[in-house]
Amino acid sequence: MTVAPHRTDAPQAATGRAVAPALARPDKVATRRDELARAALRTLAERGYANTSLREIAQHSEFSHGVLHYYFADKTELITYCVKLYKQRCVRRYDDVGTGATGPDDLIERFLTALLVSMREDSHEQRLWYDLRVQSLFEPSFRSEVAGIDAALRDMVWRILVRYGELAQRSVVVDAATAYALFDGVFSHAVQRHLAGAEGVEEQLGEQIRLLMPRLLDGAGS
Amino acid sequence: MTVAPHRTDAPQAATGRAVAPALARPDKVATRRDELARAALRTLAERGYANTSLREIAQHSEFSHGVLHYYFADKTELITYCVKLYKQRCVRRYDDVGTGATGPDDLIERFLTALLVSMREDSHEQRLWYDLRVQSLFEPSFRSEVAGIDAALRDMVWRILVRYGELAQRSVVVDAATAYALFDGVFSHAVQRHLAGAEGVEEQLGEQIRLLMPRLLDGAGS
DNA sequence: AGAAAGTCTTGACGACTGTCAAGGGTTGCT
DNA sequence: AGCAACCCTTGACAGTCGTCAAGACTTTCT
Repeated sequence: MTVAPHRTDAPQAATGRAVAPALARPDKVATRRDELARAALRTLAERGYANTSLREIAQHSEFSHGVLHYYFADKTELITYCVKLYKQRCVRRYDDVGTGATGPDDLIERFLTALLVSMREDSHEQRLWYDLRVQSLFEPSFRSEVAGIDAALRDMVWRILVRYGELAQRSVVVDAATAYALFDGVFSHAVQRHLAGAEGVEEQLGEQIRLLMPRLLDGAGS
Repeated sequence: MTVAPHRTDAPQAATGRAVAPALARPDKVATRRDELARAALRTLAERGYANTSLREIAQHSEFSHGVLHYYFADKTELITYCVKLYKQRCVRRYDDVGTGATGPDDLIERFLTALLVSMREDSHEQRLWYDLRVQSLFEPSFRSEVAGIDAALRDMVWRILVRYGELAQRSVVVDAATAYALFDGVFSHAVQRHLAGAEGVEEQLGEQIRLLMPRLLDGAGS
């Protein structure tokens, strides 16, 4: 008969002890939440949002289904937390694409390598991201979180493209939103083909990226 | 005690009468199926695939929920039929974009107008299409139908782009898949912003299309 | 050691899902 | 008219869903 730490208002910082009702180890709570969210992420990536139940998420963890309502108020909060957790990872892979590049062509190859790794290793997470992004068009629950990830991805693309322009000593002719939309279209279609088991997807994506990037800079392409 | 026309193997052509078991009016059956599928389409476009039940679909029609299993074997067949029905409409709007254009710039404006009409009037159908396309990444049920629509959209984009190249007397430098991915990315992001209630979406999409199209042709852009 | 708080499991609830059988109207044919 | 096929409704089924209460086990504190 205790109060579950559903609403962990500030579990990781500040006051240090038990600001939320009945909260002994805020760090442990955060750890558990991450653990459960990771199990949820696995399940969602495998089955999709429409086919994932809380019991199934619990089966992918080492706990029973009841514990989910101990750490999360409801399903929406769990999935929202999942999306936040996903957000932290997905952008990080592209952090050093721009910083370590020696020239424009090298940057393209580094960018492409990162994209290919994402496609190879995280294709299931990718389709989950596409899934949740579409879900946010129907229910406003995740809308703000999805918008946050979208903005982060847009900024990531924008940083890389600006750096590419610097290295090529040419100016970028599209804005951040347009660049993100273009790369998102190309990459998501590649992921789609990859998941369908198509052949030559990586080479095709490489050609597309190598063709697209110079054309986003001022002057004649290629 | 009759056999429902679930498996209408060839209801609309050929033998003319009762090739499927107990099938008196194949045209009427097709009409009803279309009617129910349209109700399903409305419901799906409004609520999304994950939140749409057969009972809710029936409520958007003038029949009760049982009739759905009289005309469709199961939910999957109904939704598959929906997707087919959607396919027929969505591409048709762009049929005369290329044929009636007087010059490259005119073609761009005609293409853009069609895109804006789709976004304004069919934004809910658009998000449904994005929804079902992602669903097909998780369950193989609709996969072939979705692939068919994807191919139709790709060809539509390709026809317009080739015609644009002809009018501009320059050659296209991307293949059909790449062109479709680029336009799909730009347009889907525009629909996303439109559904979020953003301002200036139409102008932004216009700038994006006008900037993108010349850069898909050979030679210096803009 | 005993009390209290934290953590997790179990089992149940009401609601909802897809599916289907039974039956009542309705229509068309002979 | 009478029969049979067709069309549709109703109501139920087994299952699953999110949610939550009750309690058992564990840990921490005094």
